Amino acid sequence: MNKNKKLAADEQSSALMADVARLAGVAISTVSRALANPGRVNEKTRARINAAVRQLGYTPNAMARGLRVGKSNIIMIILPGSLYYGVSQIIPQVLQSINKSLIQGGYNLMIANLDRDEISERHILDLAFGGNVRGAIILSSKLPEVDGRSLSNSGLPIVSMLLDMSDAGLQSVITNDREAVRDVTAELIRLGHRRFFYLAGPEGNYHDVERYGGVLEALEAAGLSKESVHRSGGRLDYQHGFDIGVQAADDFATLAEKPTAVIATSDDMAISFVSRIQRAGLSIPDDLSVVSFDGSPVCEFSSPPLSTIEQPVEEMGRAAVELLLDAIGQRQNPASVRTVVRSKLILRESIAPPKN
Amino acid sequence: MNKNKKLAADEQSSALMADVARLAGVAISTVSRALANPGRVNEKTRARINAAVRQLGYTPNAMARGLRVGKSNIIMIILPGSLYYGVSQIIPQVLQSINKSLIQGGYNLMIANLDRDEISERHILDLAFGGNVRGAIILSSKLPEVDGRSLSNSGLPIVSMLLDMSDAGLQSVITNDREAVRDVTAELIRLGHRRFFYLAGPEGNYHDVERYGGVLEALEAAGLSKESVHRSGGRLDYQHGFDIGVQAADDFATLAEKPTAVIATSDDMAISFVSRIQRAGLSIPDDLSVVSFDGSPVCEFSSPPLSTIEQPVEEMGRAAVELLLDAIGQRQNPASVRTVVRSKLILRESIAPPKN
DNA sequence: CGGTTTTTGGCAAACGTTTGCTATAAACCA
DNA sequence: TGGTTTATAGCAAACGTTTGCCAAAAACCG
Repeated sequence: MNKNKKLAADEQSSALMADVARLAGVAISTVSRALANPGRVNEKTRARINAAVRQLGYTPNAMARGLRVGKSNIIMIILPGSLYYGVSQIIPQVLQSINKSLIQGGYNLMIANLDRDEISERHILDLAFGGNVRGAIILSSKLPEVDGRSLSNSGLPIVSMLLDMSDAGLQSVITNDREAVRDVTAELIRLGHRRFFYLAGPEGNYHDVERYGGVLEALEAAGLSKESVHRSGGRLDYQHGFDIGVQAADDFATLAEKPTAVIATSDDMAISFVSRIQRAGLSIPDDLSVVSFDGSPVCEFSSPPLSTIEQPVEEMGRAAVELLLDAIGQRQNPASVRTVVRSKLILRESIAPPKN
Repeated sequence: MNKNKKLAADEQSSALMADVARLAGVAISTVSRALANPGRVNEKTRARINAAVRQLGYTPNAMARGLRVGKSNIIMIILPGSLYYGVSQIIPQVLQSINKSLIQGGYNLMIANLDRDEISERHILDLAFGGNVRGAIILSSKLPEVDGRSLSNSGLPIVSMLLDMSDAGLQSVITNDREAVRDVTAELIRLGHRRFFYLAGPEGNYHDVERYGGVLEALEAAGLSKESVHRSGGRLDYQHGFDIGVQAADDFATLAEKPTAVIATSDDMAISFVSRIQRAGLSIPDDLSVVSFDGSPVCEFSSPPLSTIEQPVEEMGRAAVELLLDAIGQRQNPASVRTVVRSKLILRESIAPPKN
């Protein structure tokens, strides 16, 4: 049967450019040009060649081509750690968006890593220096570097996403974390809230710095002191959002003077926090307003529906790919190395004026 | 500065095997053997070569190697559509698990998305026939096939995951959907439930057939008629789980005689359904028991915590990779072409005996 | 119609590895 | 010590493309 198939579709797998050339009665080079270059070969010849290609089921060998032209069409994405946390689909969404844009541009997406241990670092660098990949999108603040080799001088075009690494000379596509949190905090203040509870990501993390900064800015603008906000967490990574929320609920219980509004820096935190808080008998938003960060669709179906700051992941992915492909196309675009895509606050029932 | 760097780390990017050979004072072939083969070269020579490699920051060119040996070390994963649905982390988890196993085996993971359009089919086939990839893991019931080329006769080792495609001759790693749903339904019957509400995936879909089949088997075993279960949905894909749940809630409202137990075939469906049902004043599990499918971590933080059938994604991923690498290693393993990994029912407070 | 330009096609040399075969050196044995 | 085996290293030919350069043919021009 395999043999039949082969006869039917003519040599399926192993057809070479030479076979096509022979069948079409031309030289190999002509086939090559017919397939790649636009107007370098006679229309009639091209038609013959195309027919031969179809008849043989010929597909050019990507590695041979890549070797010859010294370029691959693979883009790698460097991830900070786990691909998924609780409900937040940020990373998958990013992957999806990037992959879509890349494919449209004729590129392929490869996942470089999952962890950031030395093995992975080495792996990433092998990919980069081995001519395997053509560019990289990085979602981590740490540039791989191990015994002398560093991603930053691999010569590879790199775009950072989610994190602002323009200081490190990387083009960065980010969202306006600080501003968004500032605005929502201001809104809470406007509603009458004066005491806040902030669920933090890991201390020193770019996102946490920005988001907490946003809170402080809003407080200051309203003439409130820094002490108006209680900061909870700060040790665990965003991947452990559920745990952060659970611990924060315990933390909340110990507070003598309860805050009236909660700013969670991920949906996961908010969800587990709310779950625990409700179990403890508090009501949202009557006793406590809650807003979180990420924009997971599931927030619509929490009880109550959760206000959240939606990250424009799709758009950021598109932008990152565009920048990367520009950079690959040599057009050293001198434009700003920081692209900011605005996030969007989704207001739902988890926010209300404080009771008294 | 770039120049400095280069001098410091010696030629970073463009070091060739020839450079290493020259620096170590040996022939190119010796370097090649030193890097790959185990005991083919003298220890002393090998040490000199390794030193040279480090000094030059040499990384072998993957494409040249791939071209020469006629193999790549890239595995592609073919995804059915969207990378993510509501809260279900199935696909990301699969990706994570597969990638981890692959990297350990020295392979890389490339993402190939199988949308319904011809473009992506062609794209996948180009990947397969272009010598780009070494094997594939497919999470779709549709094998790409366009004008004569078909993935099934690409000669590529393929393993199917999540879906049983052993009929199509593919090794398949699946979970015991039918059995799991049968068991949980039986448990609900044991608790006293007699009328069921089933939230369906797309009609004809492998998972839906299996899961619904499981329900029917349990009913039959208990001597209950098929009419004991009301089937809701069946038009939308699992990606639209939230919508399915919402529509099902409407559907539920129209029923004269209310079921007392709900079997949702994804966590998304369950979550949005529960949200709507609760808003309508019903209480879970007092008025209605709910169990769902997928095992998303967030289920623990729903109110009430949701019982769910956890898919053993991690283990399935590992198994799939293992099978694939076995197949690549030529050892035509004649073992069963169907590997079943058992899922796990997580019982939480959303299930109780019916009220009356 | 001869000369000049333009189009088109072919030859062969890359690209950076791996590997079969061969050559040398070392080790062993009688 | 001479002959035989064994370890080690090198030569050169692949792998399947692309592309610079040249030749032939066609088209154009005066």
